[in-house]
Amino acid sequence: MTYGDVFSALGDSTRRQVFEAVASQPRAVGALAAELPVSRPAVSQHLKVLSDAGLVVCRAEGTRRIYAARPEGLAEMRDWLERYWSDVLENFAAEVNQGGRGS
Amino acid sequence: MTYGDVFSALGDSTRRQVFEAVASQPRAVGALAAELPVSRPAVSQHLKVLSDAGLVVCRAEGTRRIYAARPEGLAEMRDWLERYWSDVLENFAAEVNQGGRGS
DNA sequence: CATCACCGTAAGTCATTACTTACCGTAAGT
DNA sequence: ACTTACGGTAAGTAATGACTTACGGTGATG
Repeated sequence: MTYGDVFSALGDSTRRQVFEAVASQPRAVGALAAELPVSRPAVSQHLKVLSDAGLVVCRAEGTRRIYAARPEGLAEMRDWLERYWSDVLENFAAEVNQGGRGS
Repeated sequence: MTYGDVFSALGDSTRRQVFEAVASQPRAVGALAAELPVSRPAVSQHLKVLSDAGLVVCRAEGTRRIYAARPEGLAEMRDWLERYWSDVLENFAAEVNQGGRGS
């Protein structure tokens, strides 16, 4: 539920693919597994992590479970981003004036 | 340099702490290690990952290396966020109307 | 009631990786 | 030149976690 959980959840590549698929269009677990290079249980486990992080919700439709992305999850990340964005901008401007370089 | 690298880099808790410290104020490696619960080499390794992801840059000052956060890194994440934000919003609104629930 | 489709969970395995200590190079100070 | 401060890299270890197969449970269909 914290932004740490959100970052941790989206840190994994496969899990981010699961979220992206669900975000662009709500889908059932089986449909997700068919589009991804991992097994269906793996997708289920990823969805659990995403759910614990508050990034997705699910709705039962017969035996199928339709997962959808949850705005509040992304909002946590957006808040974090705004928290540091201005600081980074001004500090970076100051660094450039002192000869900062990549790596 | 891709958004995948950015998410992967910020997915680790300790590494995110390193970035947050550097983002709020540029610092030397030793100073970072003093504030964090890990050794100095660990901080160096985290900084390398952050650097490869385009999230930080460094500047030499004597034998010390001052690291600063790089706006373009965060920008990649912000772009990704904007990419999915609207989709998630409208899909979620539709889900709520069909009885979507958490987990 | 039997069968089928769909999915979550358990258990176990294997790869990733975060961390440590040890070492080496470089720049400044005496 | 010697010493000290600072930090990157190598090597090894331990723990995290992503994935698989196997199983059980629930809802729809005949």
